[in-house]
Amino acid sequence: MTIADVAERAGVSTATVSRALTGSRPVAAETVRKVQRAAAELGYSVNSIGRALRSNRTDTIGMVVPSISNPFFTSLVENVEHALGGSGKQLFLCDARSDPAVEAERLRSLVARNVDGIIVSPTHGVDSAPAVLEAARAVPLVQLDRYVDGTSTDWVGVDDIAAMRLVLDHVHAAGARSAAFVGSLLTNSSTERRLAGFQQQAEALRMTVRDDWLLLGEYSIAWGEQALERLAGRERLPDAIVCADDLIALGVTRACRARAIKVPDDVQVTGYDNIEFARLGEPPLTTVDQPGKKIASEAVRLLAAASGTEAAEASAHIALIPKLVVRHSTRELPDRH
Amino acid sequence: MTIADVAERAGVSTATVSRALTGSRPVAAETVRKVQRAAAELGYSVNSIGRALRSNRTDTIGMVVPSISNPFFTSLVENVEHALGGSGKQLFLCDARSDPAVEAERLRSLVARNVDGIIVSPTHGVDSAPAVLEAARAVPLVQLDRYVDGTSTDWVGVDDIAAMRLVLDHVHAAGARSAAFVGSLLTNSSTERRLAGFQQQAEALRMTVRDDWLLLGEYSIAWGEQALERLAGRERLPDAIVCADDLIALGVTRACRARAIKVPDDVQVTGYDNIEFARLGEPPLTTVDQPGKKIASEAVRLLAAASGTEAAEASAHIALIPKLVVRHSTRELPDRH
DNA sequence: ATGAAAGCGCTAACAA
DNA sequence: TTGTTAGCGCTTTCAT
Repeated sequence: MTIADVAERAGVSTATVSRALTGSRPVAAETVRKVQRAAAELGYSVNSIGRALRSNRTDTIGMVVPSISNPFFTSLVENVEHALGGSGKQLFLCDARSDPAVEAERLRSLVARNVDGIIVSPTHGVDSAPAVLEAARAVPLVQLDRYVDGTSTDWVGVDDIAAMRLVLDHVHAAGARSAAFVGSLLTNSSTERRLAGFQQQAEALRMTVRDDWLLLGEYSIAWGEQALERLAGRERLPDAIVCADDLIALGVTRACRARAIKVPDDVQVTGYDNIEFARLGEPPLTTVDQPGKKIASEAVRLLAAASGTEAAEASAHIALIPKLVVRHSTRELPDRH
Repeated sequence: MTIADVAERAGVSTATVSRALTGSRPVAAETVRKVQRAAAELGYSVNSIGRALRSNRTDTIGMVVPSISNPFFTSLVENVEHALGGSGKQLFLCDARSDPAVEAERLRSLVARNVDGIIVSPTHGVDSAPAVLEAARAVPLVQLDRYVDGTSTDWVGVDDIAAMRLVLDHVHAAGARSAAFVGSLLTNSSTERRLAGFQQQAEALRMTVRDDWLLLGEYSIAWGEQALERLAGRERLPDAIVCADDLIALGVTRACRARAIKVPDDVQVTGYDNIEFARLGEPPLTTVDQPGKKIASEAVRLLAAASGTEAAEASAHIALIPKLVVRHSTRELPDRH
């Protein structure tokens, strides 16, 4: 079932069929009708491989995320899909399994498949860099949320430093004078900048931060639970535990419950990302809301812009300002201390 | 950067380059080395569009799920990726947004892209059927978890009836003599069969099931919350609330907490799927564990089998027996009643 | 407005 | 073992 079959049935040339079906050039209305009828009768549908080979476009955007099981990334994916909307482009989604090697393979594969553009949230700040930069050389590429060191590609995300300022101001206002930070190993830009923001603002507010209150593991519930065990094993708990994402925070609050540590009375806990499950914790998490819709639409816009002009114009770094969502894992009102 | 460039540099023909790089036919070791060096020096990488057009294989499997934000499906995706493992095949993931129209478009697009096979969990038992069957006519296709009416394609999932028997036996043993069911509208096979299993076993155990205790909405936390509001508004609560998935169950237990209804003392609650967040609820959910790894590997196996033989052999329906994971949203021991 | 024909990058017959 | 060549399905000049 090829364009040639349709051409024969409609009594025209293959070129005319192509033009009639894609509307790339003017074709007589009468001819268009004939062609469409023939195509319908034959149940013809275009072979996008043939089209891609010839036109060098695939109408496909590749997207690579560190982990599809992290709800923050799935919501990012949904937002990107939505932003792509009626553009006629499809999303080719890849999971890097938090492994730069897998990620590199995925990126190479996307390039080999001639995707029209790539949206990537790199797994690792350093180890992901070579593959990301190589891919960026081949096709328009936008980094999302996270980015690799020494990059000059487009990037869209939130201002982590500003976010941490919001978080610390909030727990400080509620009486916290000491704080711990639970994040992932410093291997990606998110944690790095969140930790930097944490330390910066903690200092500005003269809050106590002990070295052994900086716990770095991974973005998971299990690590949050472990981290709390470590903190609880020490002589005293900090007034607040600031987590680098909601999964960690959910683990922390869960472990608190298991140990009968009261949140927020004994210790305040904050998350980051505002995933759907954040309000489900006990207590519901105070967290940083990332403007996922806006991030996605900006990314798609940048990609479209990059595909349009051949000349690589100045690339953009867009940092959006997040907002704090206050729930019940932090105290509402100031407290004597 | 094409195969011709490499051929020129290595001083051989394009055919030899192809053979040397893919290993499809024997090539002298010396020649292979020459070709590989030339390819490396030029930074050549295969253009998979060209390869696909010629060989009619894309080394790509398409997967369509109802909703990527449902953790059950993301874990299914992860399992499939893992099962695909070193096979050299990539997964092209699509989200149907729980909309048969979107789903149909995705399926058509996958077929147009010549994927080697499709794994789909259909959104709707009836409305998804035409598109699924059409896709199945074009390429090997396996249905996962859910299936469409009147289908004769391969299918892998769990035995929902057996699962419901486990659930009801368990809550009954703990003293429940009446039960409600909260599911989604009866538009897909999962809910349909889970409800059927529920009713069947409730009758066998002579448990009370009122008509207005059958609540059908959607697979979401929000619907679980709503459903509990409706149940709580009635004169009395059932002894047990059986939910068609964990999201719903998490919503139900959350609403219970809000209303100070004690789980499991006032009412027992069960989920289905055993998503990671199930243990995070308050209390942690008793739920049905789906053998996701096994489901995925069977699906991949069926797909490979279907691709191998041209002759469509008898298709398989594989129903795995799930197991019950008992946590704290149900009572451990029998109770006076 | 339409047709003829070239060619995108690759692989697989067929020859040598 | 290697080379020559045809052609996968499509779009796009270049003619007409």
